Amino acid sequence: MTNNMDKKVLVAMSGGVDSSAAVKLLSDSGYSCAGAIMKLVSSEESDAVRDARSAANKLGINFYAFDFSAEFKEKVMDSFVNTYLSGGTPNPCIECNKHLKFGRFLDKARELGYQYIATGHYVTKEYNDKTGRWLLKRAADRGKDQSYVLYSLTQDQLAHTIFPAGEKSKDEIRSIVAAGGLADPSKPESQDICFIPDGRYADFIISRCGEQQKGEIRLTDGTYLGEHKGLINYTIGQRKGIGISYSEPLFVIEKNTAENTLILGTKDKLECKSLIAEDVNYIPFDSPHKPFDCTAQTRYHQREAECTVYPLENRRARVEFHSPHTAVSKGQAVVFYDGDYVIGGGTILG
RNA sequence: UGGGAUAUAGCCAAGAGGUAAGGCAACGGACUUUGACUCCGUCAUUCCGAUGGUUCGAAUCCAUCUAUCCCAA
Repeated sequence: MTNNMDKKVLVAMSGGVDSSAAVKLLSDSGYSCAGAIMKLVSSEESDAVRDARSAANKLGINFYAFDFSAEFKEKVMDSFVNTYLSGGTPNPCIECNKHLKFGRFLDKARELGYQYIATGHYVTKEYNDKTGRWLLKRAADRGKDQSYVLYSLTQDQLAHTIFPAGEKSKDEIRSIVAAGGLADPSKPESQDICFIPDGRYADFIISRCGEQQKGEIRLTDGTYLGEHKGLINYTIGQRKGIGISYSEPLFVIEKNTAENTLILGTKDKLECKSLIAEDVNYIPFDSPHKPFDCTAQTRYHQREAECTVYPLENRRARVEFHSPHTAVSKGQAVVFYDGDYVIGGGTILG
């Protein structure tokens, strides 16, 4: 415990349960902590900032508020909109982690003299003596595991980040926060896109880019079914909210941006055998020199599927599933696992 | 205005004298640091095209009307 005394950690606080508990856990372990919140959506003082500041005060630590709203707009919001406009389905949380939480925030912490940052993510890490590399693992509380959104972490980022919540269960975290009076332990899990609190992401895109063109909805066999309200409103695999009645459930099979047509089909039409990913990052090694077998997730909460990863040029990879995989969506992330270890991942190109 | 067929909730569709299945859509909720998926719940108080009739009792039988479709013209 005492050997942590000289380790200075800057904790990324959100004002919520998990990050508040992270500070408490680190302090109790002897780390020298300070807290900081990232202002992402606007540079103004928000409830979240106040909550985080309040928790920091109760914990008796220094508190910073960094204004990253410009970077957030560029790296997360703009890219979010662009991906949708090009027919994809973005995952802004992943971009934010990559560029803001483990990018700008880590840089800022270093400038201020902190060797480490910490976040409230439910994920764990482990050092491998033999390879000399840091490994990323699923959280102890598998139900809360957030390793999927952290596949892009580099060795440098992993080496300088602590995940205190990763070993705990959500219930333990809640009691820690409750005992310290740090935050409202019953505060709901964050949900929706943080910069679109009402959840109406399509309205957000429209407010920035104007009304979207309506187009045709067709069945996989070409049958005309109706009119869609703009392709940005749909994602591959979507079933609800399309407004087409049929003898059986229909899912979005394809978004044809060239013809502005939405293709629907039955569930079996969603299956595919392979995908191409870009910006692939690997964690236990720099890059594989040959294909390897592993399991993969193509969306956040999903059972893993067995597959083979074939490395390609330019940080790309082809993933071939051993059995047909359902509803692979361009823009989402594919993340590779070996048991509980994250092997890496990338953005799905199609 | 000859012959045949069908008319059940927003859509599709069971039912075949005993008091309205199911699916789709929709809506609500659970789940969730993306979008989705998934799960749970609600969805025809005797208007089952309309009007009469038979019957203890009909969406189911009969008659007429209306609408639509098909085949002949």
